[in-house]
Amino acid sequence: MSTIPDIKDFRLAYLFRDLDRALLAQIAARACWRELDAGETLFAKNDPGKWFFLVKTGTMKLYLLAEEGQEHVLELVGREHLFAEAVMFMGGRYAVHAAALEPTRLIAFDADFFLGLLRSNADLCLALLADMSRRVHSLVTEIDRLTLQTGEQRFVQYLLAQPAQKISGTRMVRLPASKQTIASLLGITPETLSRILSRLRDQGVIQVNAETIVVLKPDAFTRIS
Amino acid sequence: MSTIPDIKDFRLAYLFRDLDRALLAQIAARACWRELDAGETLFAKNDPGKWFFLVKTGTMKLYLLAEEGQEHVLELVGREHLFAEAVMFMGGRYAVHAAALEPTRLIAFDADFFLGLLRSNADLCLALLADMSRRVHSLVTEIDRLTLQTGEQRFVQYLLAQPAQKISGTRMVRLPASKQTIASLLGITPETLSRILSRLRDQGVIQVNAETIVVLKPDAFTRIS
DNA sequence: ATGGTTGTTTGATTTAGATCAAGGTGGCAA
DNA sequence: TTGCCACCTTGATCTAAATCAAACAACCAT
Repeated sequence: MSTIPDIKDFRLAYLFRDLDRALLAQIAARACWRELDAGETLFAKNDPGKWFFLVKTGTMKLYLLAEEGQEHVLELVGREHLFAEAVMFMGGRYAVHAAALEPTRLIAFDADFFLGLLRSNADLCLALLADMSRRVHSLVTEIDRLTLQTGEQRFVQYLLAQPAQKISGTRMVRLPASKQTIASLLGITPETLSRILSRLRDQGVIQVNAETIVVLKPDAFTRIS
Repeated sequence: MSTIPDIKDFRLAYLFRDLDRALLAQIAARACWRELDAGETLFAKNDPGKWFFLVKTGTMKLYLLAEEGQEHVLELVGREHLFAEAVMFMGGRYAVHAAALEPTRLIAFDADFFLGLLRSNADLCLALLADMSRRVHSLVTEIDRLTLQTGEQRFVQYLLAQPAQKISGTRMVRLPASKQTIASLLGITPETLSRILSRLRDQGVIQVNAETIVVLKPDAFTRIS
């Protein structure tokens, strides 16, 4: 799998829409595939690096570590999403740790080359600025969640924000990671998440089956948050 | 004070360094002064707006409100710092509330005009991208702080991050806002902050005198965090 | 199958911090 | 001076969630 990625593998990602084929071809020529096993680390915080990435299959976990080694998950990155774009402006060092949660295929883009493109392509710059603005905005609301809401409220909001399959007034959600990981993302312990789940189950608003959760009363649910 | 701001009033701000005089003059021609009384609101979250701002004197408070009306301060913006640049990419709506903590003078920049400049000026784009990266990075560490540390640790880190006057091994810090505001910024209640302060005072590591705090043992202090 | 490893649940206990409540303190205006 | 108001402090109580501990389930590799 050391072939050069094809344009159609990444042209639909937000950042690359509206770019012309010639430019996409240039980008493709400097990009390469990267495969990770489940649990494999891609980079650590402060590692020097000159790539940013697009997830094609699988899920990446971005996280920080406290001194005592406990990790806090900041973000789960799924299919067709970019991560680590900021490495281009952070002096070539990653600001977080990144590891695969399952077997994962990525496209790696050359940061220096891309930075050069930015210099001569205003549309690309604006697309990236819009991308960063979205990220800033989501981080701000994340901070808000962490300070103003209880663990249960945060879980409910998280669940409602997840993509769901809708069946006759109910929503079926597939958790994109283990419950410990979700707990870390929500800033709570696995035990607390487990208790939140059983409380909501007892109240009859959700059904839990391994990583699949059915929201029986989305409206009652919305009221909690 | 409805005169056009002079280039020298803003040329030192991070974003504007390295820009040539002609460009700065164009920017100045579309900018204007804005004055706020203590406590005055500049904009509310979701307000449509087409300006972003530079603080020349005073302090701005950026915050969010929960349904019950309680506010959470996200950031205090002091002299020579920009805020609300993201309005250019957020569809012309502000993502937070902004109010002055004291009498404050701002320079307001025209977002649409600036967006136009970005389209034709790669250096400006890159400067703004670097600015946004810094912001993303500080938000990420902020999230980290909120989830992995106690209120006391957060306060200590905050205090050490503040600009200080150093006198014979001690640091003197002037809090940039009332203690309730600082408490909100740290994600704790005013009562808890008050208790943290008296605890540290009893331990003999700080001296508190109204909004002035002297860190007597910066090294012992660093160990707490 | 068997054991080992990892993730999940449940219960008992502890704790940081919120909440409720009551006094201080200081600045400012009449 | 007096009173008012906003801010800060201190104390008592309450609570969400962490921690500690143990059992349990699921999955994999030998």
